[in-house]
Amino acid sequence: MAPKMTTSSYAVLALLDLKPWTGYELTQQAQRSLRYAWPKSARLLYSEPKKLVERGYATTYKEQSGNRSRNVYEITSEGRIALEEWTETRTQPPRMELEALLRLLFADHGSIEDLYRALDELEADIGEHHQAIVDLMASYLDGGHPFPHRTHLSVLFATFQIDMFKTIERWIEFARDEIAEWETTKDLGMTARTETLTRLLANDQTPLSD
Amino acid sequence: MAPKMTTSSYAVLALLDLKPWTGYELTQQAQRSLRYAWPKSARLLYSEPKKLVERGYATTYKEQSGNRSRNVYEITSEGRIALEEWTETRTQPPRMELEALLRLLFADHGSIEDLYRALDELEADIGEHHQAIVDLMASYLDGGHPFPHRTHLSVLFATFQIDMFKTIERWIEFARDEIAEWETTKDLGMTARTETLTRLLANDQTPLSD
DNA sequence: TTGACTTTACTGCATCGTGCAGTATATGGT
DNA sequence: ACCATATACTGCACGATGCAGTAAAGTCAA
Repeated sequence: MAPKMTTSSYAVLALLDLKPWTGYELTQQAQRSLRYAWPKSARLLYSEPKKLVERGYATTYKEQSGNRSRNVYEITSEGRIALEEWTETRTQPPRMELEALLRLLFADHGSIEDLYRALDELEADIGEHHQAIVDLMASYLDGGHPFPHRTHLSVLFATFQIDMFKTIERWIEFARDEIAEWETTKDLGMTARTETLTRLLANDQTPLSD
Repeated sequence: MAPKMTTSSYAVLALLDLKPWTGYELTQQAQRSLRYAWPKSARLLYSEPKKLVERGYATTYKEQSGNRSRNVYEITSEGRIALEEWTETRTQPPRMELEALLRLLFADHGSIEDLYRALDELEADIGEHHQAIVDLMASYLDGGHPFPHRTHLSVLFATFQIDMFKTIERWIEFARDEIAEWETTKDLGMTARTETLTRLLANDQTPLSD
């Protein structure tokens, strides 16, 4: 039986359409460019191209360099057709895992310090990604895009990322100010501040975005 | 061997600390309240409380109603201690799967219509969640929170959600305007508009958030 | 030039998590 | 009385991850 095509399979196939890659290069490239839209483990990125070969969507050969070999994968014309067909299929709903937010929801099991720390860790992770994308944009102006004809897509994508990261960073600031008013994480319930905030939210407004 | 405690285990344990739940109720509650921070399948939500019982963090009994039985789970004092210890551990980095963004990145394999459709689908999914949270806030003002002493946490969490959803919706509008200027998805590269946008982003600004 | 450390370049395996099918009772409406 | 829908799960196949293990190539310093 031909292996099932998952979204990850199409992601790898789309990369192969840009140029042939080795398995290792695919793991690196997926870390750099796909991570923000479709974060997948290196292990999977090594397995996917093999499935594509089985399906006839890619071919492979071993490249020798000294005593060392690596697998190079190349897309086939069947693979290109499969990619085009993919664009017509239904998109999966978004899915966001934010453990820091889970810890906020259940912050009453720990101290205020624990909650601050969860926010700090979120801020550090987001800040790293944020900086990486800003640097990437500077490199597009400077050295250019590795696949120049695709710049319009990468930049529109980056707009999303930076927008999102800024929103999260602004919320973290707001959350810290809010928590600074608490002397405990527990049993505060509907305080005056929280009620004001709830009214705003019930009206589809937020203290930050409007 | 005692089963390993995952973040999902602690999420369920935290729910059990609010009140005893049946397996089915846990799946419903996780859909309603945890979904936005920690989306997990119903299947997992049925398995987790069993592991908690094995660990001694919960007890279980079968409740009979007629010819029908259901498993009720209750937290133990060991479970409460484990929860407190969890708040001191390191938070996992965020992880966002947005297939719509992946399709934007590789939009040059399909038509402009395909790309608009991916954006429409994202907008529909986000819009649904957005509305659900706004309604939830209205219900807090109206009937109140099911666990009133935790309102301050839920509302701060909701601020994050609504903020995020608004950001995504605004970006979708922007992306549509941008794409409206294209006659094709392919090979546009660094257009004048894209260059302006890249300069903005490289300066850590976006056309939306500032 | 030898040794230590990092990077490249993977594979196998155990385990985690998801989707789906299947089973069976209860409930509300026509 | 019948049908749809909600309740209340379990088993199983398979997808995805993490980690350990293997091994060659590059790099820098004593």
